[in-house]
Amino acid sequence: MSDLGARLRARGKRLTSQRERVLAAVGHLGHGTPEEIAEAVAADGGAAVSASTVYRALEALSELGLVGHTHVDHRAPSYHLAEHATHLHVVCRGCGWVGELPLEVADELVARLDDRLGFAADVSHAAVHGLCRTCREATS
Amino acid sequence: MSDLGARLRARGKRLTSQRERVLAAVGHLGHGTPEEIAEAVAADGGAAVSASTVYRALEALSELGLVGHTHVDHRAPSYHLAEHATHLHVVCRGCGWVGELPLEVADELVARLDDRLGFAADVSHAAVHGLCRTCREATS
DNA sequence: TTGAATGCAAAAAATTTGCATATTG
DNA sequence: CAATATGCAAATTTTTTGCATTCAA
Repeated sequence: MSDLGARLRARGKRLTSQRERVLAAVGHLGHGTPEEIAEAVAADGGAAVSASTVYRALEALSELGLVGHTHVDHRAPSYHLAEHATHLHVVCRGCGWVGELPLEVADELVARLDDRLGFAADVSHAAVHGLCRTCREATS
Repeated sequence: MSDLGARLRARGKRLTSQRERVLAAVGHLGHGTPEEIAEAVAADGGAAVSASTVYRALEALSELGLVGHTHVDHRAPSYHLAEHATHLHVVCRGCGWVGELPLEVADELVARLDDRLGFAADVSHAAVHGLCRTCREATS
C-alpha cells in the first residue's frame, strides 16, 4: 500500500497527525465505531481528537478507499481497514445472531460486479442479513 | 405466506391497525426510511401514527421476517418487504454513486450460505460497497 | 381481564455544522 | 501565504424510553 500522505495530496487533501492516528486506530482495533475509534486514538498517547475530526477523518479515509464500514447491528457503523484480512458477517434478523464466513463465499459475486460494472466491491466485513436456521423454522 | 395476525400471535404479539398500515405502507413505497413510512401511513386516510410506533412496528415486522432493511446511504435505514421482487444495490464509497443489479448476481452466495449454515439470506435490496470504475482509477 | 401496544413528550444518541484558530504544502 | 483541517460548542437528526391510557385476545 502506498504512502498515506501522497494519497491524500492526490485528492487535494492534507496529511495530518489526526488522520494518521485515526487510520492507525482503525487498523489496531480491527473493527470499531466512530466512538470506539476516538477512544483508541485518545489512548495512543497523544492528545484526544474531537469527535467531529474522527468523523471527518473517517470520511476522508473512506474516500481514499483505505477504510470501509459495515452495519452489523443497524445502529452503529463499524469501520475497518479495507485491506484487513477478513470475513463476511451473516446477521439474523430474527434473533440477532451474527456469524462469520470466509470471504471466498462471495468470490463469484465480486467477480461479476467487476465484469459487469468495473466495480471494485469490498465485500470484506460486509453484512448479509436474513434468517438463521432456527428463526427460519420458527417463522415458517 | 400466511396471515399477518396469526404470525404475530405465534410470537406472542398482537395484530393492530398500526402494524397493518405500516406493513401496507412499506409494500406501497417499495423502499422507505422510518420517516417516509410514517408519512405514507399518515397519508393512507387514517390517523397519523407516532414515530415510536413506526419504529416498534418495523421492529416487530422484521422479527417476523416480513420486512428487511438496507443502508444504502449510511444514514437512514431503508425498509422494504422481504418478498418484494428486487435488486441489489451497488454503492460507491468514493462518489456515492448507486447502481442496481438483478439479484441473480448473488445466487451463488445465497446458495452457499444456505448450504453451510442453513441461513436464509435476504440479499434483495442489499447494498454492496466499494469503488466504481471512475473512483477506482482515480485512487490507484 | 390482562398483558401488549400506542401516543406523547422527554431523553438519548449520533452526527453535522459554523467559525475562529492552527497547520500543511 | 493560501487553502485545508481542527476543536468546540451549538444545532440537527434519528431513535429510544417512561408512562398513563387504550385495545386485542
